[in-house]
Amino acid sequence: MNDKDRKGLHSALKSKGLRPTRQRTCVYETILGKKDHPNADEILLRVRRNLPTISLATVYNCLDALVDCGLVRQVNLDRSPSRFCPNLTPHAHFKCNRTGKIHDIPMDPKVVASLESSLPKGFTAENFDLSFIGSTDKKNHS
Amino acid sequence: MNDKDRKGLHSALKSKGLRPTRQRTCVYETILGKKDHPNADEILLRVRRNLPTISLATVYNCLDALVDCGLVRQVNLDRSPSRFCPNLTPHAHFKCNRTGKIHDIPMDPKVVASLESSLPKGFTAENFDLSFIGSTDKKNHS
DNA sequence: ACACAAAAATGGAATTATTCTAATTCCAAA
DNA sequence: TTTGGAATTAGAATAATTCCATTTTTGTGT
Repeated sequence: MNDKDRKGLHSALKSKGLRPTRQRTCVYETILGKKDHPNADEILLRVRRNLPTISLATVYNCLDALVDCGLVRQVNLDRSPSRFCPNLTPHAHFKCNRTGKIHDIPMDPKVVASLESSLPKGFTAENFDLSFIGSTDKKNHS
Repeated sequence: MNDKDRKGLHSALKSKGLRPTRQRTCVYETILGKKDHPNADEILLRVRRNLPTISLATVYNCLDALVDCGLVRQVNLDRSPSRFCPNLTPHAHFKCNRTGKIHDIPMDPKVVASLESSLPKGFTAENFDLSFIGSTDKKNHS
């Protein structure tokens, strides 16, 4: 984890009155480290390479804290276990039903704007979630 | 339930090799009857007014069948229990965090097209899910 | 350094939506 | 009317997540 990320973590936690504990730092580091979309179990496995005794409950606590601070996004697709992703830019998700992989789909600000403006009067969105299900070309190894 | 809906149910089930049983018909009727977004428990309660002995497992089975046939949409917001909705037109969902209510948001075909065309080359979507979280005016009683 | 209080971590139990299973019942066709 | 597959049923099983009670850690003031 670089200095910028570490600073971001500390200040984001502080702004919510939370402390940068070893566990939180390590969970954050782990999520930053590999840009896939791991669920809590998978994160537990990865974090344990550095903190062999950390518990699943703590991983959940840390993830909650990170999501609350806006450092990490929680991705819920269908009814499958929550996945976590450090990509904070506006983006959608694409689940390939051939490979099962989740892909980040960057979103043009214009499309985002058209989405938000498609809301009827009286509705004000704080947030939105967009996901696609479909298939990807064989070529796509991203 | 009117004749058109009944016909639609029968043919949609038949096309998947399924039978229009009393339970399936009643679950479908119930979902059509009130255009909110009930979950399986709530649907069980409503269906039992007509079929007092139906079980929750059967409600789940029926819902599965209806979703498989494309007669009903399954709506997953966050990690809350699945909700079910008979609105088959392209639409998004809006969850008001003041009232907890779910609203259908009709979608302009142009916006839908712009969404689908925002996918990178190599990605082909069969389906998408769009949901908003935010708040509604006091006026909104829909 | 030291003690204290608050925050966080921990393991295991509890919860809850959903699925599975095995037994029964229903229904359509022969 | 028998028969076989499909559907229903109740209850057990599963799995993700949350809760709880206890212990550990951390930051602060002395």
